[in-house]
Amino acid sequence: MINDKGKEKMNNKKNISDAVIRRLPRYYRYIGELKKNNIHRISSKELSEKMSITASQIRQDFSCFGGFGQQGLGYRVDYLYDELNKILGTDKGFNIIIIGAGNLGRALANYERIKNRGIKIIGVFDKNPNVIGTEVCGLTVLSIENICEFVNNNKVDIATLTVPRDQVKPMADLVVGCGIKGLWNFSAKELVVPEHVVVENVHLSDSIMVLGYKIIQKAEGAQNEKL
Amino acid sequence: MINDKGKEKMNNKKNISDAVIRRLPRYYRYIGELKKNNIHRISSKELSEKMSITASQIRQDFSCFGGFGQQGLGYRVDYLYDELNKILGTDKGFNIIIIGAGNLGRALANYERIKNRGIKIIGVFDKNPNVIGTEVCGLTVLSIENICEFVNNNKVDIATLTVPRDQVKPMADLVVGCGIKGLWNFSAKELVVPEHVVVENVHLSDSIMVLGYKIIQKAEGAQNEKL
DNA sequence: TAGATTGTTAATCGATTAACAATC
DNA sequence: TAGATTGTTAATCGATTAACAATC
Repeated sequence: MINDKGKEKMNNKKNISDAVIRRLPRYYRYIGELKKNNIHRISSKELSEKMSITASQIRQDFSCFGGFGQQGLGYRVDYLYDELNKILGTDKGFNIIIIGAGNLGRALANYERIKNRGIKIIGVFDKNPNVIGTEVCGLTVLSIENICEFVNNNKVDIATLTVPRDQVKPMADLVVGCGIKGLWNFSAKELVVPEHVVVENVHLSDSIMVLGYKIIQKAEGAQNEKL
Repeated sequence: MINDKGKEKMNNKKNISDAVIRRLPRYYRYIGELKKNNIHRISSKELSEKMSITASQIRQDFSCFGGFGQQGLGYRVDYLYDELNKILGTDKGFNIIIIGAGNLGRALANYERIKNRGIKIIGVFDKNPNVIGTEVCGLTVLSIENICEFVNNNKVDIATLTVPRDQVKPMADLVVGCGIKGLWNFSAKELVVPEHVVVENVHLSDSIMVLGYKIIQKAEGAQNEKL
């Protein structure tokens, strides 16, 4: 019945905030660890200590999906893990193509951790004739001219965009035009896409700048302490 | 005088929220574009339309650093760009080493966009004897055994961690022990570090899972609309 | 001067934390 | 049954938005 309650809420489209969504993979990782270590039960309090999140937030987060626990007993690790799997679609078997077989694109094609998440890389595309035809992780790099044909003949859920900055917009338009619903964008450029498309950005240069900023702040903080 | 006001606040350690900090590189990119396009002045209203942020938030964010504008006239692009440069430490000349010369480490070593941010990659390290001695982006891969020696002889601000999951904790401990103050962590594992060290995580597998989740949600949403 | 737009204060909104009744 | 811990409601905290006096 816990399950039905959860489904009911999900169908009600109760909007789950981005903050909660972004914590889900983290829960998934920690619960996966517990499972691997043969821990069968955990309370929100214990988990909160491991994860440095308040127990209240954990319960609040899980209750967005109907709640997975048992009063007095906490959460069953197996069940929680399965539910998180369902929520995150690890069982959906997402297929992904990579646009741009440069260093980053090739690194992602070989990234084992992604493959462990029910995600399959089924195609790699590039513009450069010198790169087309080479092999990346068991796949032959195809010309971007063949993308639409490929998408029509295969279930493709996500396109990873690892192309130079000036090509990201045309490439995004192209794959969205072919019917792809999810973009994993590695270029430092915001994309404008139709309402039915989801974009997830990984802005590496933004990330390193934030780190730089924080290092400076910490150094200045230490400096001020001395005074 | 605007400048002094800004400095005063920064020294007061007025805590700037993470939300604001993470918007800074984005401002920097947009203002950089304007500069490139020879636009000399911009109001918060105009910028808000370009960036899909409220004008109020833009003014609020900039005022954390003392405010960079002129009433009635808006912001001078050149000046704003320079100030963002200072805030983000682009002029600091950060040096970075890469621990783990696998696919991802090598891709980052070759990532041009990072180098345009005043960041210099000065060393690449690996454990694997087959990899040590090979060349990455003009640098010879060194053994991780030499890290501390290297850090003692060079100014190293940041260590990028692109090592297998089970090695990230020992590697982090090692470089922190050598005196490095910033970690750019690409492993899907949270790091516990001393108070004076800053960690910036790039959890690629978390990111793709969030994307997967959102694709499912959108599909279900569309489904429900039909009913 | 009149119009525009800032920096900042106040109001609102949303997310996190605390408290507790329900219940295993 | 008594103790533990959930799911949820209420309180707090922080971030975003609105409003406006200051001023270019």
